Amino acid sequence: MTAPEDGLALDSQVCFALYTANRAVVARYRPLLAELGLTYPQYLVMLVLWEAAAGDHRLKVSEVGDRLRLDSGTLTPLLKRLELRGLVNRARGEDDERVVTVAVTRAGYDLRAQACSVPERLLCATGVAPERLMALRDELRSVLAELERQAPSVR
Amino acid sequence: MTAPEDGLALDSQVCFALYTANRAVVARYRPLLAELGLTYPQYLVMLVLWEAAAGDHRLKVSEVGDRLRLDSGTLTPLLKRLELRGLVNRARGEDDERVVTVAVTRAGYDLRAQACSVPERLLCATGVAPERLMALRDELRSVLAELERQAPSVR
DNA sequence: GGATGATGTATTGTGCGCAATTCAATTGAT
DNA sequence: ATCAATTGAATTGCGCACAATACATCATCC
Repeated sequence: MTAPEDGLALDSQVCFALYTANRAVVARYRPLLAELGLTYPQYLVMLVLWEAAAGDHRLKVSEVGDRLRLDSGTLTPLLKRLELRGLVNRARGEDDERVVTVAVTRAGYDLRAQACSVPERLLCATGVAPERLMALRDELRSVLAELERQAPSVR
Repeated sequence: MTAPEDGLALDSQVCFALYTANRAVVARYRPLLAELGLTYPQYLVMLVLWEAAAGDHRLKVSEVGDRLRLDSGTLTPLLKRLELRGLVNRARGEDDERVVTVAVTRAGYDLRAQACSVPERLLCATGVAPERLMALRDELRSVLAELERQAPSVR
């Protein structure tokens, strides 16, 4: 009994659930990250740079972009803001002058200690069972992988 | 053998999977919606207004906002752009001059016919089984409901 | 009925995302 | 060695999101 155009019903759309859930989750992060003086995308960049710092790696802007699926139009100003706050330093490549590499400063690395409690605090704030969240995460990653397989790295 | 701060690993985070999957899905919509001259948030607003048009309802800006979890700071300029394109008309309430109501124009309603194919075309483009997507949608809605139960309508 | 608070939208400012373009540096071909 | 093509980041422009504020209108209380 469903009309053919029922596919346009807002509540039937996966995309809308994804869109809304994402914004709701980011909204939950916001007050926690505000304590660190970070926005959510800045937090993601710091996660990437903290991981690199563990191996004493500087990352190219493009490598950060590959990890987060973001381009220089987003990352360049974001990294400049982090640099302005003294959390990050940016430097031109020595061998190849086109490349810009990024790494956390000492202050940037120290911020990691404060950030450690964020994931757990968020988990408590959501009130959803961890195993359900992990299952959700895996399903989202699987869908993402399928999407990227179909259109290999448009970016 | 996992260190306590492993929670900061990017790939372990649900939020990152959500963030990335959402952007990937919206990216899939973009070329389809470009044929209609709509952005993704504009498309969501049109979905809401099309549903209201079926019952011949004008919606308050705040009602559109409640449905999409968006505020006037986002909706006012977005609706003005839709109005400029002749897809929507906005009018001050007659009884209450504070409220602004919105409804699709004839042209706006006609666009619905073109939009009908979008969900199905997107489904094909993803290459993920529909039942998996429906399960994902339901899980996302359940998580969203839990989030909103914990912080009832911050907005 | 005039001050007071509440309500609903609009405005301003900041920070993403992303397309498109620009520009310098590098690579490759002849 | 020179020119063309490619690469990598930066820049520009536009449209969200969202916080904070402004502003007009309505409701209430005395």
